[in-house]
Amino acid sequence: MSIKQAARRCAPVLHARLGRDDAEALATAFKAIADPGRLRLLSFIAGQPGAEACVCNLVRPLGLAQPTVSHHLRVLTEAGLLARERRGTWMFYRLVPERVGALRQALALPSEKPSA
Amino acid sequence: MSIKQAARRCAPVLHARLGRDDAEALATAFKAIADPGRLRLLSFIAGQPGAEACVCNLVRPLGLAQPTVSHHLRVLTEAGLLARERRGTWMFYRLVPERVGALRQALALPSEKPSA
DNA sequence: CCTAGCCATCGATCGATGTCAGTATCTACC
DNA sequence: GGTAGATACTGACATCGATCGATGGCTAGG
Repeated sequence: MSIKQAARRCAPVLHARLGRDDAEALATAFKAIADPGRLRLLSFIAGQPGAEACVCNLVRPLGLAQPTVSHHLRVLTEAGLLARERRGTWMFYRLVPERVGALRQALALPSEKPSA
Repeated sequence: MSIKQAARRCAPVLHARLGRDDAEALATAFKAIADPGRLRLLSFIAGQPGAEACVCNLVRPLGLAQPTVSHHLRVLTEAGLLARERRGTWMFYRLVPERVGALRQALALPSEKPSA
């Protein structure tokens, strides 16, 4: 299953017995954020004005090679957590809060109601 | 870094720039739930009365070999998401809602307040 | 078009991890 | 203590994935 397909399946884990397909989809989505580099990317981008940043401002603070950063950005984008937009020479990545919220909601306990 | 150490670092990802150590700790915690088998284990256990179940009732519905299930239960336990307790011949695993909530809170956006 | 700068892709490497068969350990019961 | 059942551990295998150097493609400006 592709990451894009996976990101759409975000039924809460703890409300009903997870089927194989739903579990695989959710696992794919969580795998996207289960990496130190990608978590730092999300964190750095979220901290920028407008929750967006261009690649040139991410490589240095992450301390990873440019191809590695590009790879991580791709994974996050395919998971729906980031959105790409080209502006001239630069490529900007923007946080997609709805997708973050969906992942967050997947961890809600049965007693918890959805929250913004 | 061990999974046990990792589970204690759960600062929100999107509120401040994540340092290397915090990022690694959080990634370790998310890795624990970034697996279809482990997500289904959490789901199945959460659906049982008292949010607990013995291994003998988990192997069959998961469709994985008993050593594999045991391995996944170990990973989840070391991540603090499950607690073990022996009752006679059987080993019971219980969901730890606080830890689930901590992971969930790590995905809170800057505008979101902590919720139960 | 030619250059310079930014970013993505490719290919290779290597450690991490999911899986299982086999086996060991532990508990209860007789 | 010997047996039976439940669970954990070991070792091996195959696959996945993070990383990087090299390279290719794209854009802006001259």
